[in-house]
Amino acid sequence: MAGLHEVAKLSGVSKSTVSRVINNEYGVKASTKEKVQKAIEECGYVANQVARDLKSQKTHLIGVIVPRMSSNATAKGLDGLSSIIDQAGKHVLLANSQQDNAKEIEYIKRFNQKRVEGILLYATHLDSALVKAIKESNAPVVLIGQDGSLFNIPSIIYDDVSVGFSAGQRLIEAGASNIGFIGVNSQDIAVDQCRFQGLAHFLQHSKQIDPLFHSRGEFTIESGYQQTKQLLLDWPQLDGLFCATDRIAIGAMKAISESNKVSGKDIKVLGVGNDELAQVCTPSLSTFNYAFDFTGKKAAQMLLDLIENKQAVVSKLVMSFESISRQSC
Amino acid sequence: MAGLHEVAKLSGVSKSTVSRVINNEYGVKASTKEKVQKAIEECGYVANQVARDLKSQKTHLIGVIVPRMSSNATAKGLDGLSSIIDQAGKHVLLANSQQDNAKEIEYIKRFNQKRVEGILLYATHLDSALVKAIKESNAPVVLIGQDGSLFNIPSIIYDDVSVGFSAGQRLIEAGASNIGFIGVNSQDIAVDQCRFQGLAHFLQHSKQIDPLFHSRGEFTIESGYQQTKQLLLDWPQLDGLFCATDRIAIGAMKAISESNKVSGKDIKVLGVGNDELAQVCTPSLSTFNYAFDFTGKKAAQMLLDLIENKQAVVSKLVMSFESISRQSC
DNA sequence: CTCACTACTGCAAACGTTCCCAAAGATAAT
DNA sequence: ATTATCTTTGGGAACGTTTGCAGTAGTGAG
Repeated sequence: MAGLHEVAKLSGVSKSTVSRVINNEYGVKASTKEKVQKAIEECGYVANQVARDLKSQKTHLIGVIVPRMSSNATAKGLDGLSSIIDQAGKHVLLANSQQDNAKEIEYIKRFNQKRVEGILLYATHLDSALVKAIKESNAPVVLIGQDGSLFNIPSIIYDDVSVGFSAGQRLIEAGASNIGFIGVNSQDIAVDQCRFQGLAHFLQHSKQIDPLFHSRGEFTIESGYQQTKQLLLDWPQLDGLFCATDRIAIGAMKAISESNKVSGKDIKVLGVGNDELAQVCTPSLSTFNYAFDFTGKKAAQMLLDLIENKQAVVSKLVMSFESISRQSC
Repeated sequence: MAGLHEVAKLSGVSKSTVSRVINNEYGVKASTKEKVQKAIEECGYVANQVARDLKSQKTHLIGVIVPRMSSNATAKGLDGLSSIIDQAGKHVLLANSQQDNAKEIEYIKRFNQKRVEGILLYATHLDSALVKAIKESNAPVVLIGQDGSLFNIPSIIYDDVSVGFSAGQRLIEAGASNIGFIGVNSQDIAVDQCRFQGLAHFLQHSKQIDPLFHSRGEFTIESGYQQTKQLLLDWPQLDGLFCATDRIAIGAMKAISESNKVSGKDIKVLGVGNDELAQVCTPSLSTFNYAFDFTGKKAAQMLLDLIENKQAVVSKLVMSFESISRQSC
């Protein structure tokens, strides 16, 4: 591929001058400029950003690690963050960890080799190896969805405990008294533990409520369906169900209707995330809305600030939520 | 950041030797190797991939341009393609064109500057400026979702004409005779034009059918709703509706039920894409399944082959589809 | 005609690697 | 001891840019 050198030879000037034309610095005679530009056209010169990056020690690259692409949280988050990153004249280097902790660590290392300027990490859980990798990263890291503030890692999280608390409130107010919770992996602090804790915390304060069931599965409709089927067998008096995600809740409602009960009447159901699915299913799902794309934007902005200042101004950002009432509760 | 040079100084050998240790080439005395490795640990050396890329003239970067992140087609496609690209030891450089042709062109150019090894382009429409940009790209381009074979651009597309044809067949068999079509932008050859053409083509062969309505909107539920409301006013005898996407179809069914007709009975409705929404809504939506993530994989594979061979082996790949029958038709 | 000044241009080093080539040291064969 | 062979190491060019510094031309003033 044609380089600065060939353009120089073709137009009969030095590389330096060509470089000046390209970056249109002043101090180049108009006639030379023209000559050079013609030569650039002629041999289809395309600047080599790799060489530039090396020379300038700046890659304009932001590494983004997501656990999976096809989920609301990440897809919308990506939409948001990419707009901010683009606006800042930088590029997104994307990696899919497939919820594998080892891969997350691997990518952080690769990103450092690529000399990214910062890393946005949608984490599913935070173990010591991951914390170590983040600490060792030369590029600043912003964590999304899990709280890393204990380890002094700048994080942007959802207010999961409050959501759980509010869920308890909504279920009780709707008349439920035997309440179950379907979570995911116990290593997922935010989605499983916090949401449950919030729920439990509220229920403890309303004395008359029986202890609740805590069941665990995957992030899928199918898993929600299976979990609920089992739950209905184990605990027939169930009349309120808080699901860690909307998908799980939709599976749950399917199981409920198959057992000849009706969601929203016999059993109040609540999800989290305000997935587009929630407004389309029947009965429509009451849930909590998280501003995923705004979160992506905020995270990107936070990272850019961090890159700029080299020091965290905000170290933890808690995003609020919005209760959405539909038919299921 | 520590470079090869510092490691060399610290361990008292030359840069060359350090380089050999890092790439563990043979011909390094065990004792030297150890010494160097200790020094690497000590000063936390991280290889600079930018310099390597420049030297080796290989970036291991694949540029991917999508019109939006949060849609089934792209999210699942990204999931698929990223797994293949990752497997090949390459990285995804992601750009969101927001369906803006100018941005697509801009990104192709930027990607060329970044010296990506290939580009995967989810295009919405193919105008001459875009074709020109693709032609001028030094990195091979594979087009996804639109047919560029006329311009000799390797493409991977869905069999949209056949889907339209099959839709006609299914609607007629279900007893419809006044059939409407809701598409999108007319510049979107694949989603709007081809699907409509297929439908029209089938209907022409079944003589007794009246001419059909062709209405146009956006890719959203809301737009499908609005279009259908209007369509029902303009053409009350409507009893079959083919929607270019599932989202549009879901909006359509909402409008239908609001006008006191029932989808699947009074009006047969068909979507395209087998969005997760389609199995969750009521009545559930009959549609066509496209293997989006497999398509992403295929596209990535095709691009990798192209990078390898420098010549297109397959220049056009048509993905088949699967009819999914549910309640709406 | 010389001097000083400005406007323009080229040389060469540097960014952090890799890798060819040659040098040096070690070992074995004559 | 000399030569040959093999192993291990270092020097330095190259990848394609940018940039400080120096050099050359041209111009106007004295």
